[in-house]
Amino acid sequence: MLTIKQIKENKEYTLERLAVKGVDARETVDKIIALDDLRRQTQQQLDNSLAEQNAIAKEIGKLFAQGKRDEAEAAKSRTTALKELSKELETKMKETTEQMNALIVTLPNLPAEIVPHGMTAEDNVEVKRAGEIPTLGEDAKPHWELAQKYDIIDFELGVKLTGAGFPVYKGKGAALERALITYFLDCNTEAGYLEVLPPIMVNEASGFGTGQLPDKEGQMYHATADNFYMIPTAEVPVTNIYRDSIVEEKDLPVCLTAYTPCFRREAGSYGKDVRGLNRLHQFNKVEIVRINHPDTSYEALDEMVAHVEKIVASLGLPYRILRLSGGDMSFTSALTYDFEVYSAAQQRWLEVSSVSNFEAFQANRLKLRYRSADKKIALAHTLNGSSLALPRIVAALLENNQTPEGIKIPEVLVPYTRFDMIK
RNA sequence: GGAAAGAUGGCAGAGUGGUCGAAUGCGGCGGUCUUGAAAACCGUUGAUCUUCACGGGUCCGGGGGUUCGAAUCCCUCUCUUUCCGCCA
Repeated sequence: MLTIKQIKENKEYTLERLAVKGVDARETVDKIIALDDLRRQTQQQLDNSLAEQNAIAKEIGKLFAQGKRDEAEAAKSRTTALKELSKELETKMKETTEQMNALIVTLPNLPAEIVPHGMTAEDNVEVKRAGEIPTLGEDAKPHWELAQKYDIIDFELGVKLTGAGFPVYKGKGAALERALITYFLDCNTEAGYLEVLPPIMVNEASGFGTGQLPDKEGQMYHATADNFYMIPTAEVPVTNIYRDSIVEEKDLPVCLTAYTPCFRREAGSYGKDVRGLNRLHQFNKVEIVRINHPDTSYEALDEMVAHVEKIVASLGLPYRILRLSGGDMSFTSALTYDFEVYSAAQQRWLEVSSVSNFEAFQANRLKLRYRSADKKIALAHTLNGSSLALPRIVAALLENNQTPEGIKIPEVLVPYTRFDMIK
């Protein structure tokens, strides 16, 4: 969530930036500011009232100690009115704060200066395109047919075990999946990210911390008996490691990477876009997460983009990098780059990574702060990105690398798979 | 699933109604000593809201209550640990 300070001190700038995300927030912002003024005023009154009560209570303590019972009893009666007043003010304070927060959480993060204007994917700016799109023969097959032909991914079997969108990887398909996970993790740890293996179920507090709750509640699988949620991304448990904490500036940046399965209900998405590996309820992903000093978060973002690019390129897949437009960005992001690879048989770009700087938006909700050398405490910046999401990488690999002899495994993966062809 | 104990500052751990935001130890920071370091010694060291500032308020797992006054008493919720049972 945005901070009150941010909103109040830069009101016009805030409004202008929100407009880039297609949000007209003038009315909301005015209300927020008015509520904050009221809140401060109320707190002053409440503080005064409580201070007086405290003073009287101390006085009574002394009087009792001196054995002056009568005077003590007299002093007691003075607190009655104060207590009532405090209670009223406290209620008012609580209500005002709640109303204010309810409004603040409706505001998305401010997009960075360089975020393209526009509301749809059409308005995204392609910042780079590289790699060669292979020319496949007429008989080129989409990955779901290849998966069946080589018996490496069984979608129907997944339906039997669980339901649609829970594929079973078999033989070299399973081995390829495992190889990719290990390869991605190795790339990340080599670049300085600390590997963690977190729980894949989280409690409610963690869901709130990274903002999946309350708004995206319907997108997560919920184990109601214990009130746990299946994670939609490793971002949730990994970022929550730092919930409610203060990191010393010298320990920044914090760089973490994690492999987890991810679970998404994807309620409401159907159609041909969801065939095969294109959209699943359970999939594997390796994530990178960073906590940075506010001064360096955009450098960090560039580093992360460069890092992800290196991995995508190493697989020999044609890719492009998009800078998302205001309307296409997520609620929490200030700047997002998407990576897409070209899936040659489907003849479409598939998103395989999304790398974002959340600035202090997520940190504010998480209460994730850093302490600078001069002991000042301020919100840190958080960033994360996929590095990488597996299914669409696999889809593109299968489609782009299909030959009459079989599917060729990229060279960098062979040490991990220990086979160079799926036949 | 059954039984018991517990939740206090970065950590450990005292504190059962007033002067307690909280002893003590460890850790951290600063200093003395040292060529440097260690040891020793001295000092210092929570967060948060509000105020231009002085100051004031809040926080001892969460919520509620008793009281002039609550870390301390009562109710309630959550979580953790230990033992037994079951078990990868």
